[in-house]
Amino acid sequence: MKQNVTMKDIADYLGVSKVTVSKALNDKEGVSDKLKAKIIEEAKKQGYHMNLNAKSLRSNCSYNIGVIIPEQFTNTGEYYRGTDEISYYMNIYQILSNKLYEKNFSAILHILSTKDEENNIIPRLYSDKKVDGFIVLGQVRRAYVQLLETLDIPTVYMDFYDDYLSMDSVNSDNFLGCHMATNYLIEKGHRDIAFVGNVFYTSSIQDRFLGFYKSLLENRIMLAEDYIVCDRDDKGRYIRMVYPSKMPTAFVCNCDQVAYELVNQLKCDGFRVPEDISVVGFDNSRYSNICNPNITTVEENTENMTKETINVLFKKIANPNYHVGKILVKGELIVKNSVLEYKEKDEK
Amino acid sequence: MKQNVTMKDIADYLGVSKVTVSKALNDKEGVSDKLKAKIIEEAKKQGYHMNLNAKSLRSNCSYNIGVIIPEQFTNTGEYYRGTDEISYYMNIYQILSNKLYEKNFSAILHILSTKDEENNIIPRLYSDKKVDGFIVLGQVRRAYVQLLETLDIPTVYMDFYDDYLSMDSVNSDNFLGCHMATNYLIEKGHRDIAFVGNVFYTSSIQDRFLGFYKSLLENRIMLAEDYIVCDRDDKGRYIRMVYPSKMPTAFVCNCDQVAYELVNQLKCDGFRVPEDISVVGFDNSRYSNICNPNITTVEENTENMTKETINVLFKKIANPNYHVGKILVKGELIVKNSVLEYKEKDEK
DNA sequence: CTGAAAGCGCTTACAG
DNA sequence: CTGAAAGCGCTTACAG
Repeated sequence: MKQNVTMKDIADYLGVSKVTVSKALNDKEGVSDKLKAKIIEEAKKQGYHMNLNAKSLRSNCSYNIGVIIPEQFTNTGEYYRGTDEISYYMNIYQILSNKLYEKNFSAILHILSTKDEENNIIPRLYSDKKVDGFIVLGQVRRAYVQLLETLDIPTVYMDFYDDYLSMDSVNSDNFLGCHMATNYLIEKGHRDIAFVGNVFYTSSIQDRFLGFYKSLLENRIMLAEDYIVCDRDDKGRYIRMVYPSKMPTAFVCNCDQVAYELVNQLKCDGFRVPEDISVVGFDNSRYSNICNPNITTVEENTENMTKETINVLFKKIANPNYHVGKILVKGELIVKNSVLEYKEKDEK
Repeated sequence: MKQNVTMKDIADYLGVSKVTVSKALNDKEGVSDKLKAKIIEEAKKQGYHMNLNAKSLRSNCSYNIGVIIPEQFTNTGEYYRGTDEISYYMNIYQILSNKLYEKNFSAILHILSTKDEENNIIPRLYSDKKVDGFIVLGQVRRAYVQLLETLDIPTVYMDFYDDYLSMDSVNSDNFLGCHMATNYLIEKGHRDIAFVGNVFYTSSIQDRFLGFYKSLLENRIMLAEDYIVCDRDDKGRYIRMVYPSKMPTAFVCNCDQVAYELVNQLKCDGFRVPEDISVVGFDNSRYSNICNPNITTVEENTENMTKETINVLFKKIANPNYHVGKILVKGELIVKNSVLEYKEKDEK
């Protein structure tokens, strides 16, 4: 096998021109199907690999996509909660990478340092023209989004949006997810349902809470003030949860980790889960599985989210004026063992 | 500012040829210092960015380095211990990325799926010629190393070696680190010192144990059989640690997380740390800080490790026949609060 | 110290 | 359906 097979080699071998080879290999018009097949076969036989630098130089396109993850999600500070956050993002990176691969693109990960984010430094991937587009994974500062949006390169945001900004984003539908989970509890006969989460902490928790609340409204259930149970302080550190004065029959938690903590707290305090009290979580993370009982939860559709993200990005690459705004991808309720049908108790 | 400034633009503007501009911007011989400075200044003024595709096409060099991390380190399975492992590797990736940046290179992360690893699939970065070298972070299967070593692209391994294979690797000196930690305990008067770790689990734990053992030998301290305390089963799941029949005055743990577990276990069993028993860990991970008392530990020198790795890789790129074998980078003892001077007890 | 010429491997009009 | 010509932006000999 020759060290570096080029189009010319294949062209010479088959007695055609390299233009024809180029057309065949790029699946363009202007070659007969028969010749095209012959060329593709010969290319494979000779172990031909397109020289992407030459292609890039000519077509002004790098066939790379930059994936930006803010540093804060990759670090393990003393108070960090998100041991799972980085794994979650790495998993998404891997899926994106594979999907881009199928389109003959490569993903390039750039971890955005907090310093660069604060000083509005754009990754050099941009000025080096090493990427044709950016995917931002997770929340970045508003000013940074505004800066990215001024660049002549398409950017799509995943798992983060800001309604005050003009940006294209793909998110899990937290509102709908929590709505589904709450509806499930109501179907099971529960009506005294509390929400667990600091609703001021992130927009994602807020959306989940509102989905929960909508479900109550639809079923004409009033929400008592102390039925919003706080789970963390303003710095995100978990705190002990305070039960409402009238104990609910079910809790909707803003994430599995908190559901896990709650179940343990309830058990310590003499409640049985799910016999006395039902609990649902969110995320379908490992916490829902290490918990006894396993927690019924909502799983976001990562497959569809990544597919949509790439979809939007390529549309933007093809047409810089293309905009979609916010795309919400529906998740799925995963029924495990932490919810029981509500039955009136004797003592009631 | 013009959309796409090229060398020709700068050459025309200054009335020189683009060859001269190329030489000046690449800091090559054949341009007077004065003209060179003028060219560099003008390039900056016009916002010139080298077209790396053109450069790559001509010089057959991509100015990218592929960083390979096996998937297993990025996943959070049910039994995974290493919540910190992925953060650790992401941190290294970020540092590598920054250091490569200074050399005008970019890092491209490739997460190697277990499937690809088992089927000996090489990342397409290689056949696409998108990278000039690989850095492998963490352990990969022996067959995969052998495959990588047959490729015409230099590879350096970090945080993993296999003495049976011919490979260039940069590792933390686990042996020396544990030797230092043990010596520290001996200096503090301890002589009844146990090691905590499954010495059959990884070569890294084994090396740490041997460093510990060497320290004992140097001080003519015999090692009782039950002074090797197992911390995990063969699948890596932590188990309850069994104390030796004669209680040691100090424990050397193979990592901070285990040290943290041990301290808690000792406290539950009525021992005070460090008043009754001293403990040292390894890694200087967050476990050493969330523990009360904070655990005296050994920190590897990530700065030097990444520097050496890039160093070796560039030497190999410059000269494909260059080999160094295994480089061990010395870590540092970080003294915290889990060790006290040993004093003979009254009851003894 | 400086520059004209050739060419890296590919694609894009355009002509047949 | 096929191909000769030009050119993407740069670097590498080589000549002056």
